[in-house]
Amino acid sequence: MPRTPTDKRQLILAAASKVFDAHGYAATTVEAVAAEAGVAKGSVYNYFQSKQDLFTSVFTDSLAVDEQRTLSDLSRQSSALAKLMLIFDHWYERFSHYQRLGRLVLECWLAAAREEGTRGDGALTGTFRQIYAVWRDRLAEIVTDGVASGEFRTDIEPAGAAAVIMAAFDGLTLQAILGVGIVVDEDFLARLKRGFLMALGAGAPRA
Amino acid sequence: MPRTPTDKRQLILAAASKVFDAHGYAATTVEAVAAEAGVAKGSVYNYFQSKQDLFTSVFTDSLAVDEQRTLSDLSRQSSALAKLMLIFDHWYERFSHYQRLGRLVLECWLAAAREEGTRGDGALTGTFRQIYAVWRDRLAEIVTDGVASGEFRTDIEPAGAAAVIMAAFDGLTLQAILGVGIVVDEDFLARLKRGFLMALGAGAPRA
Amino acid sequence: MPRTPTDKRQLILAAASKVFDAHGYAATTVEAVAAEAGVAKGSVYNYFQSKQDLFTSVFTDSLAVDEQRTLSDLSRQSSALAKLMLIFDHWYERFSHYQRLGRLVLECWLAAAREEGTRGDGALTGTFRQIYAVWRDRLAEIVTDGVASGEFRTDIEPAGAAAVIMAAFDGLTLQAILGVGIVVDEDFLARLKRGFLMALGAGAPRA
Amino acid sequence: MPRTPTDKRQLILAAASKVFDAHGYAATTVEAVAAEAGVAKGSVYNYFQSKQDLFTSVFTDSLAVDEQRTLSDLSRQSSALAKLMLIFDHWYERFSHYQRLGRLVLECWLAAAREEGTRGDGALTGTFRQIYAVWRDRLAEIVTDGVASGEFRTDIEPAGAAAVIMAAFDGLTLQAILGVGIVVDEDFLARLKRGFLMALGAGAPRA
DNA sequence: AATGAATGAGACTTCATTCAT
DNA sequence: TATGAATGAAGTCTCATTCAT
Repeated sequence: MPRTPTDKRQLILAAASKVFDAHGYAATTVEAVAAEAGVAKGSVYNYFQSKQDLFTSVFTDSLAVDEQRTLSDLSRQSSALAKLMLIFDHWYERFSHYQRLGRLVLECWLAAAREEGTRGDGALTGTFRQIYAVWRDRLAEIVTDGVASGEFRTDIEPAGAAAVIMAAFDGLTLQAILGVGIVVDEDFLARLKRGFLMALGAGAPRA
Repeated sequence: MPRTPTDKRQLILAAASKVFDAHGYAATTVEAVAAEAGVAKGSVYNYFQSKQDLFTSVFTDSLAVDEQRTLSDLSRQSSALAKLMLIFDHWYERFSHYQRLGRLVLECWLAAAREEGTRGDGALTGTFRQIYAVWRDRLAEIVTDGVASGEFRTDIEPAGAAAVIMAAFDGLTLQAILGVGIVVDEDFLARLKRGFLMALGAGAPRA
Repeated sequence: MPRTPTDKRQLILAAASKVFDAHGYAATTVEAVAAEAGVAKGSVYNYFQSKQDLFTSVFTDSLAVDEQRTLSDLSRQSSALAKLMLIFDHWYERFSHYQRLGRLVLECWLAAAREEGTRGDGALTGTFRQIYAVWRDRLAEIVTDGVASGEFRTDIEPAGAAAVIMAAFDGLTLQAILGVGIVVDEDFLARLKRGFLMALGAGAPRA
Repeated sequence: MPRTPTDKRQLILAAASKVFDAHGYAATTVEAVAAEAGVAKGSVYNYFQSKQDLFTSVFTDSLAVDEQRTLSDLSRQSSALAKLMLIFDHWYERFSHYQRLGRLVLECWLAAAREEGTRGDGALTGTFRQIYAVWRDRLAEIVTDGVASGEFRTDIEPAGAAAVIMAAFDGLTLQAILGVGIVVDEDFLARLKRGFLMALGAGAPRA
């Protein structure tokens, strides 16, 4: 029962995701990924140009997955407050996802943080920066709208508020990955929402 | 004019900090560190047992530096609100410090996140977890005091609040390291304080 | 025309035997072995886990070679005297073999003599001790039989006699290796047999 | 209480003998020898030119110690048989001595067996060959005298007999070093003497 | 004479990548 | 397309030796 090329590629990607996550980029050998995928070492190079390419592909192939869903959900909301809460909900789901990806996300951030890696990872850097920028701008826009509509305080600085919201989520994810965090459940999510709404001068949410 | 052993050790540590930061753990060669320090490769091994030991020492030798200062400053404050603001101020200084350490902090977080690295880094993991726990508990205690004294809202959950505050700082540091963040200056710090105080139900601070 | 894995392994083993013999364990580099075998340095590690493993394998792969032949030959002899003479003949052949292995045998003895080498050579130690024990016991048994059948003197102590016979052969081998020995030819072998038979009280052999 | 230069040299030699014996030439570091002697690493080089020189000196400084005593003892014996027995006795003492030196003797033999060591050890080779030759010739001369005087068989080949006697002692030493030998005590010595005398056609000795 | 920090050549070993089958 | 043996550059670490104090 031969697999299609796409199947084989996905098979290797899944194995790579698992092994990179477990051991990190440097400590992961192509041989180990091949073994996990059940293919020969050389076969990996039939689908990916290099180890770095394989690593990058683990992300670039899955990054924009829920992007579209989030956007369409956002378009159905009218108030800035509702949009903001929706983003909190989506981050909550993403948080669980990141908890699984765990160390691999850190590893990726690390690679992205380095201007010139040993091997060209400029694409990864660019990708991450773009994602950050898009979401920050989206959040800032929502905050701006909320200020304009009177939902939020007038002395709010939208870009700063957006940065803090994203920072809180990143930091919470980091704590979870490091195993030093608190339990992030729906109760915590509710309190988190309430806290940020109060900081924005919007009082407590109904949800 | 020979240097004292301590001088030489510090010299190598400074060089290691710089090179590890610039290239990451895996991509950093002991040779490069030695060259940066202006010593021979073998000399590094006169002061550190291994590359991993050198990496770990970069942190363990400087970790508890401002710890004591922060504690003594805290003891001079009476109100929970004043203590919280002091911690924000110290984090602000620490933030600048982390910006310098830059990618090295990320690298260290990454190493700490992996239970069993290729080489024993259990000490690093333990150190980081302990630091996190200490600061989180300290923050939680302050929040608890503030709630008891009526400075903060009564429906605040101290541990969660402490986690979010630390998460915000970690996330902002991360954004700065990744180069995707906003400018973190004293104005931003003031707005950040105000936001968290409002979330805590304490209104705007005078500082 | 690619070689089979077995061919390549044997090729490396032969080269290792030669180079280890010529320069000794410590002074032999894996690079030199690879060069002698006409393969790349890394290829050696496709067949052997380490330098020590390679060294050990030089012996363990060839140790029990003529073991079986000697045993089957022995089983065809009936008298203790005939069996003893057969062992002398086999030792004579083995002596030539050891002359070729030369210094490598010494090196191996040395490694075996050290309980805990820098790298684990317990296997080698055990192997050598076992070989010694097996042959000594076999010889002692033959002597015992000879005493019982009246072929040898009744005041012979079998274990001691066996030890001396083996010691003589080891010592002669050593002299040959060191280049301080006499010529060991068939005439010498005949005289050696006669001497030991007289010591055992058996008079001169017919062979 | 400062030591004289000779004292210090002997101190280092004793330490070297101990450490070389315990770990072998390659695995012994000059640092370890210095530590055992209680001096600084650099001090070793004030008394010995190199590690190899130190190793060689361990032997050359103590080789001819009992040489003179044995010779004077021999001169007091008149019969070949008595001289031969005396040599057995001296070998017996030397055997105990070699048991202590243990692996170091093997190590030395090994170095001597190599024509061109990494560093010049030709002196050692020559020394060992000379010692062997001297003793073999001495033994052969005794055997020749015994044959001439009618003490031994007339069909004995002196050089061969001498070689076998020395081989037996070397082999027994080797077995002891490897830990595979029998107990070599005075009873065994007596049986060994008797065996060789019978082989030489001289019957059993009175001692 | 004594010290021990500094040196740097060189060892073993790993592993990403290639390529003949 | 799949394979895995072969490759060799590069890394970490050791340690004999030197030399300034």
